[in-house]
Amino acid sequence: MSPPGIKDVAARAGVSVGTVSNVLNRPDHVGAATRARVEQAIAELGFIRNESARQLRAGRSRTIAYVLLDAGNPFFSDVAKGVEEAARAAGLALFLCNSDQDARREDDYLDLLLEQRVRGVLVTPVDPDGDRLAALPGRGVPVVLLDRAQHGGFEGCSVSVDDVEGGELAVAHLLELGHRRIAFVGGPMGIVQVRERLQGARAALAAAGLPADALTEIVTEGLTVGEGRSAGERITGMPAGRRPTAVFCANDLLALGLLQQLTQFGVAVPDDVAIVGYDDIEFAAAAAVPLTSVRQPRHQLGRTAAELLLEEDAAANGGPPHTHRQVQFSPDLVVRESTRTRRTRPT
Amino acid sequence: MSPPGIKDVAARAGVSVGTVSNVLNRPDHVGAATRARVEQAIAELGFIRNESARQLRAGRSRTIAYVLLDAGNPFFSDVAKGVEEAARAAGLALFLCNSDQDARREDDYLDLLLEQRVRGVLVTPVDPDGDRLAALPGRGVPVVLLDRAQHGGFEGCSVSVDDVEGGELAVAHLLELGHRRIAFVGGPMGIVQVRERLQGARAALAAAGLPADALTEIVTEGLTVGEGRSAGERITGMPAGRRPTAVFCANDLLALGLLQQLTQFGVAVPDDVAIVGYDDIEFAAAAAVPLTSVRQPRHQLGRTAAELLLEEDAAANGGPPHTHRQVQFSPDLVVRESTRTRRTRPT
DNA sequence: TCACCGCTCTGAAAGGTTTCATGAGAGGTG
DNA sequence: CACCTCTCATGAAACCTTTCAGAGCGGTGA
Repeated sequence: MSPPGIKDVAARAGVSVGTVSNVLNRPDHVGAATRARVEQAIAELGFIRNESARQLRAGRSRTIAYVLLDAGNPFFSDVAKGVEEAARAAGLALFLCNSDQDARREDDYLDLLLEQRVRGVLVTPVDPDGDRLAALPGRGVPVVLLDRAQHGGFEGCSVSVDDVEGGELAVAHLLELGHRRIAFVGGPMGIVQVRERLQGARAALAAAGLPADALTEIVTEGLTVGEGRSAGERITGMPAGRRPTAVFCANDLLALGLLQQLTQFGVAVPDDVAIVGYDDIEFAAAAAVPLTSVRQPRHQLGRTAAELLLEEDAAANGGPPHTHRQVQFSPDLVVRESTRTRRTRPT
Repeated sequence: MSPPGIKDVAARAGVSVGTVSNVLNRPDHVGAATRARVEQAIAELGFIRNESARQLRAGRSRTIAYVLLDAGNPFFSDVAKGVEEAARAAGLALFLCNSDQDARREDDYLDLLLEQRVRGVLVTPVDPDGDRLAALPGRGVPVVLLDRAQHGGFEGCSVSVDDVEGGELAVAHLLELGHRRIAFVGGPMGIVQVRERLQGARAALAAAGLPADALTEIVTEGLTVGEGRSAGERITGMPAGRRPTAVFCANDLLALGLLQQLTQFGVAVPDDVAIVGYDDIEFAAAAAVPLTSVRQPRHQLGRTAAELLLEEDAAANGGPPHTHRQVQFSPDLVVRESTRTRRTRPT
């Protein structure tokens, strides 16, 4: 009736339960003949280990979790793939939890995961300052921040990508191409990533010895294609002499919207206006004019975070000692048609 | 040291473990004063239920799973959201497993889920004919097929969307607009969905009394933007008199690629060529010319599948009886600019 | 011959929770 | 005052696995 347990296997093979357990966990401690008999019994009965019982005994599960902001966003699903890969390699199962930007759901998931006695949690928090997260390590559940630098009260590892550097990269590239009137499109400024990318853009200008007003800042209300179009309208509305010759967008969606709007108004990309996006989403390469974009090592981001988590877990169980680290990856610039032409432009 | 258990709570509150369990599970069977004392002890100790122990006792977990083909695909992540919603409503946790189109990974996940004594499994199988799936219900694990109709040896519920109807919808719309030379772009034909959408397209033609050769079939090697561009080249290469005036693409990516290629060659959309896509991905609405597309009720797909699973599970535990059902949803047509103009065209 | 060893296998304990039969006490009834 | 009922609380059993001390046994070296 109920699924066969180790006891049924033992009875069928004519051995004790301890022996069956040994066949399962330490096959080399068991005589060959006995082992064969047990294995046959397992096959015949279709025995399947009961994870709950194992966990109960062991006191912890063989599972880690990743609580992410938006499963629909390819950025996070790529990160998740990296996490999954590392978990798989370590023989652990992965709980994927979608907080959907909702702090309450995030909390609910954390509760759930605590009850599951998860080995550790990777999380891209809705609110990195919440003290909810900071409480977990105290309960023996290691936490690694993903795509967020360590922040506020939280003590632990974090893995992120340097957005300031990404902004610098983008604008330095435009400067190198000879552009001297550049616009930044992005917003709202409440988003850390947007602020930091802008900050990087300014830094690049400063490094080139240009005045701060060489950068026109166009603040949007979101990071969508629609907002990109609006930004495009603002740009096409500028008198040609003051119009920027290049635009750095905080995100590829903005860049795509901008591209569409400019094209529609007969502004040629990249000849009249060059565009750099951010994130290198799949569509960036597939756009009407393939988009130069700043790429983040998403897969590696996830992988590294999981590895840090596993290291911390191992340390808590007698492995080599672990010290918290703040890993920050550098983004890459992927150059495509949208910035391809090289011209020296008048200031 | 180790996290406090029910026993510690009992000691602190001066009651027996049974009482603590009752406070947790059947609060109304416990006197108010005692309950208060126990609740306080729980709070003070920071007690957290141990799921493994509960599961062990109960013989089954409080978890269901969804094994999907590609977490990066927005179609599946929307379906997953629907599943999650239903699971949440039922107070169950959800394991999201990404098979990545790999039968071996799918199998590994199924093994894992069996060990976890999962309540049931939703799956969009890599190979719907595999007998691996058919074996699960025999083990007491209900399975519901998602985005696949019931097939071969498998007995159970399934939830899918009618792709034939989607094809009909798309082409009927084009016919109604007066188009008489229509192309179908899609492939490879090994994919069921592609075949069925084409089948629907043919059916719509037949229903309108048009000859089968009114439909030009352009078979692609994949469902990507790049393949869409190639298809565009083929179409622009046709002599103007034989060129189709409308194209139905098996997928929005193809449609977007096609749109780009046509625009680039000076073929106006929708004035010279109308386009209908399939899936209504986010970018369909955001394209340079917003795309008419066939939308599938993804969220509802997931929700319904989860509900069927829960019903089956309830039935297995003394609830109302359950009979397997094959639910098939109808897709919608979302009309946008890419088919907006209405003109009567010469045959 | 004895002591000891290594190799296999055994059997029982432990892990945290739920469930259930049982008991204790309070309050009501005749 | 005896009896009954009802409400609350108790404590032990059960869920399935892993672990560990130790037993049996054949072999080895002194």
